[in-house]
Amino acid sequence: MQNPNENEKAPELAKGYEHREVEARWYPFWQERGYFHGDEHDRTRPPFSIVLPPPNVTGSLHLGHALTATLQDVLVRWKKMSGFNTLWLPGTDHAGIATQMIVERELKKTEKVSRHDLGREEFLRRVWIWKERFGSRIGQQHHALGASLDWQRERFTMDEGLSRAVREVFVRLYEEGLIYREKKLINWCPDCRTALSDLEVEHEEAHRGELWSFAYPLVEPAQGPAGTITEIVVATTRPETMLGDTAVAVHPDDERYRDLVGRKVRHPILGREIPIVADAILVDPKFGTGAVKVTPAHDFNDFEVGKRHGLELVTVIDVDGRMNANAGPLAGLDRFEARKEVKRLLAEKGLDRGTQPHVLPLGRCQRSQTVLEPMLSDQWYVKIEPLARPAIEAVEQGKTRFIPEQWTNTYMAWMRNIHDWCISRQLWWGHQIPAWYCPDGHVTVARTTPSACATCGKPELRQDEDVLDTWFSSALWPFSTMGWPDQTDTLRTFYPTSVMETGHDIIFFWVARMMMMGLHFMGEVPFRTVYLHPMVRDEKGQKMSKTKGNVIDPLVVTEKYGADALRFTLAALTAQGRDIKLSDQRIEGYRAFANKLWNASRFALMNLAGHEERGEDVSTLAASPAERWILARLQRTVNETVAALEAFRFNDAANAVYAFVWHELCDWYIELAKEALYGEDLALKHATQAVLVRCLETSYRLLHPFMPFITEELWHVLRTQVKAQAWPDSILAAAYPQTGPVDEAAERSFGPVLGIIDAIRNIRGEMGIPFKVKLGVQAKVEIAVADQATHDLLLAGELARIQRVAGVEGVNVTLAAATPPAPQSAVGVGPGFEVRVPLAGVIDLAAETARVDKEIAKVEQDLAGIERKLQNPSFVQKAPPEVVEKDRARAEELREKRGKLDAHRAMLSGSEANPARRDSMENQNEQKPSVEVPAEAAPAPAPAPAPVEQQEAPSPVVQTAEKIVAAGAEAAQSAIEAVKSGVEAMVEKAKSVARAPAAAKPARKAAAKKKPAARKAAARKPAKAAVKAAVKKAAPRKAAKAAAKAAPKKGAKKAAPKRVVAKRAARKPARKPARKPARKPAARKAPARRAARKGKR
RNA sequence: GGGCGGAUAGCUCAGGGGUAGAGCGUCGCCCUUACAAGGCGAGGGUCACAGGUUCGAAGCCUGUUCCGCCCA
Repeated sequence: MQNPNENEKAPELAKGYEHREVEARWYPFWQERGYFHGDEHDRTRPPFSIVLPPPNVTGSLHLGHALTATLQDVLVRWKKMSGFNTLWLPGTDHAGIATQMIVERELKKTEKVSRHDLGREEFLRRVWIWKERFGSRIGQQHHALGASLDWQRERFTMDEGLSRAVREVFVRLYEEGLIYREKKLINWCPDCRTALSDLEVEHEEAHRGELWSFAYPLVEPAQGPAGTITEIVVATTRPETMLGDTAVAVHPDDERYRDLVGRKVRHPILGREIPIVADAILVDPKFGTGAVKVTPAHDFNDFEVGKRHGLELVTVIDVDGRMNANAGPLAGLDRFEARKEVKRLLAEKGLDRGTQPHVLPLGRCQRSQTVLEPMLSDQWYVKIEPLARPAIEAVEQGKTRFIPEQWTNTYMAWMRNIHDWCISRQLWWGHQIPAWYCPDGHVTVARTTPSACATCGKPELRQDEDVLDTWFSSALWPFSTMGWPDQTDTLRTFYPTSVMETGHDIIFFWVARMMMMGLHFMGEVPFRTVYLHPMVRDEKGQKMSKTKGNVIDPLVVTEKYGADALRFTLAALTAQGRDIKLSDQRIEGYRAFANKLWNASRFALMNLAGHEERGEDVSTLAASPAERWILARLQRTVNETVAALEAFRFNDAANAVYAFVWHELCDWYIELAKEALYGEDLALKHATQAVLVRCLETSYRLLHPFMPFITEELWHVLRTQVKAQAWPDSILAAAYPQTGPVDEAAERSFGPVLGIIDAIRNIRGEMGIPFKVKLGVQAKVEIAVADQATHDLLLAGELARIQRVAGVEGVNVTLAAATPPAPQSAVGVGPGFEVRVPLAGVIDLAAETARVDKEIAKVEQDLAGIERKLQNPSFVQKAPPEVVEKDRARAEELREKRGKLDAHRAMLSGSEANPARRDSMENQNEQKPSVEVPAEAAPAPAPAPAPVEQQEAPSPVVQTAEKIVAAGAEAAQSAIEAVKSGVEAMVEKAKSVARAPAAAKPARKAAAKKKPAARKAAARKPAKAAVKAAVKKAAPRKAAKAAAKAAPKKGAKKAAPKRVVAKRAARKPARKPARKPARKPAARKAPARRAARKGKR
């Protein structure tokens, strides 16, 4: 098939991403090119195979299936791109009961006939028609989801080949003595009219029923310890079963009934005599009257009692839930009507001994929710223990591992006390049991229809009418679908499968049984890894079910939001250990992500004119810091994504790419790149374009397993745009990005640039300065950086980016510890830099003071915590040296930061102390308009931050400030003119801030906190609590004192009186923080998101 | 009755000994020519409770309370 984009000359992307149009195009493209086909002859590439858990053929996929499809497709596409020979094998399950019920119901509705009216053959013909008609919907749904399934290998459990496998397995197990037929009590569904296995019973934990007591009259009165006994009272939750009672049991040690054992009671309705037996297992003498009625044919416990005491088995309920002839006068009644009738009859006879509410467990049919009936019947069983043992060992030996690991226990527990598996079902739709009976009752089990009885040779044979449990055939799925019992190349190449990915709800039904069958018939586990995904629930956390009406068709979602958005959502929510609550809101968010990616690409295309992909090594081209930085972040993202995929942490993988694309590539790099893209420096422009292309195409490849459609689309568009002939003609044929070393130096050295921008943006945001009001117009923005490298880097070009991104016009960079003080400014401080934004005339001292106080409080809190740690000798001695060193560096950084903020704060309060000065400023028009301090003019460090004592006398800082204030008066005046438009809002804000000082809010909050709790906390961790409380008050100075006062000696010491710290900071101000970045991404598990968000690197 | 899981920001949830995070929602500013499905900034946490281990606990251990699920 032709590349759908090949004809397009100059791709021009639509303004927004239109998933409908794009998603319709690519599935046929992939399929027709054979990308989905697993090659059984290819032995050069390592194989990677998954068999799709077969959905019910007549059903339609719900979101649980969508999750299955998504996760498996993520794995398969990822592995394919990583060089594996992948096979993902699709198929459907005939789903015996479910399908038969649907078709029966439909026949009843449309033709008013039952399956019995039609006869077996005709009925089955109808089911096949039904299957053909509705089976295709599942395929369509998988197409819409983008599932890269190998449709050439699609299978159906009732296919000829799979049916052959089923017969083969049945016969072999029978021959090995592992399949047998026996009359036992089974769970019977009167509605489905079939036997069920234990697993198909849903236990209703606490059904509110009632316990009804009645008296059995003794045939002959007896003497008890308390006098003559004429009756024995028993209680039951199921009165109708008394018609099948064949004993009354008491405990052998029970004094009350000792003389009664061996005697008889008379059945009040049927008249027969019933023995009284002693049974220590069944009877709890403390419960009720201590006497129990026994119905061996209708109760599992009673059945055992019957075996122990050789009791008669009387079946009174028929397959349809009605009373049979053994029920005497009640024959023909429905079991629940019979219940009422029994009570009525016994009340008439004066034997009713009352009713009381009772909570009991109740078994219901998984399929129809009907209350199940224990029923005595002939059924086929698999003797399971010999099969379970190897399946246990395989897991113990690590041949198959479960993810999440905790499922191992669940699997083991079930396997270790597993019961024989009832595999026969009284249905027509399914694999008919390959057993034939002759008139003499001999059984012949054979692969093909036998002509004569294997035992007596009689030719009149009748095949067993029952079919096999659907799970019997699906247990063979991993090898029956690959051609077994033939030894095919497909089996040789792709068995065992690599991963079994399915919901944890079918770990017993399916996973465990596949393990047993795989090991038994293939001699090898069916899969190396079992990944069990969580359940998808609605946004209220409810299980999706038809009866609740909250089932969502994936097609509806893909139509509305796009398959990519749905897939990404599901992957991003698939964390181990918790169910998924899916909401539209969430999907909308990821649709926005698709749009974001689209628009980032759109931007690139608009700025790639003339750029061609020449296969250059981008890392050598990209000498400039921003380029090196984004490439380092990209590599880190690749590493994180691949590591997460390898560990089946789908959410981590999805989030890593998401965070990179949105918060680093789009929020940061694209903005930073504009300077070069719009600029005149061709070499820089070229390098930037190359890096942009690299980032985008790598992101596409990273994302492709999650969002196949949009990435394929963009891949082609970009490929065409940059004439990248070397790129494969489908992203699915491209290589998945490879892990590699991260350029940490690039990440570190770029930190100050991001920090400076952040600082300026913060000032803007907090002071409410709109972006269109440029900063540094009258008086320049001052940036002081502490180390030469950063200084050089800024002047070499990064400064221009900062200006563009932060909206700065005039700027001045100095190599210094701090910027010159200026009271009409806001200051931002980070590791290794200080930024001063002049806001002459605009600045609101209260607002800036509040902002700085907030910042100081934060620093105080962090610093107090760290210093407390560092002052603890055992921490320094016992903690790993790296940790201690890290904390020391961090403390140093914080002290420096606080020193700078303190200095700024001190100056602000100096200005505040003389508000009149501000008014006078506006009248001093004669002054020189500039406060410019050229870089060269300030080589020496600025005056040391003011120690606290100097507040009392005019400090050097304040003196300097005063000078500058005087000098800057005119600047202030003109700045007012300049920013007039933007100011009004600021003034408003300033006023409100002035009215309600920042201190008020936290203080109120602190007051609202419950005092006892705070005190309690303080008692436990004095220093921490005190500091915390102090910070909440948002008056750092006072708070520090309060903390010192409140805390016991130890705490006070740890609270590190501000004065001392300020001095210490002043003593060594010029530490080079660039060496110790605030955040060292490598050291953190998931640094990207946080770091990106805060922009602190 | 046994087992497993969960309790972290208003909501939905990540994180699993070393500076408490995301998405959505909230608040403020902005249509800054990729994107208003957007940008910038901000606020928001006794990590259920009580003990213990540790230099250090949201995480590990013990117990308690609630909420799920599985098995009998």
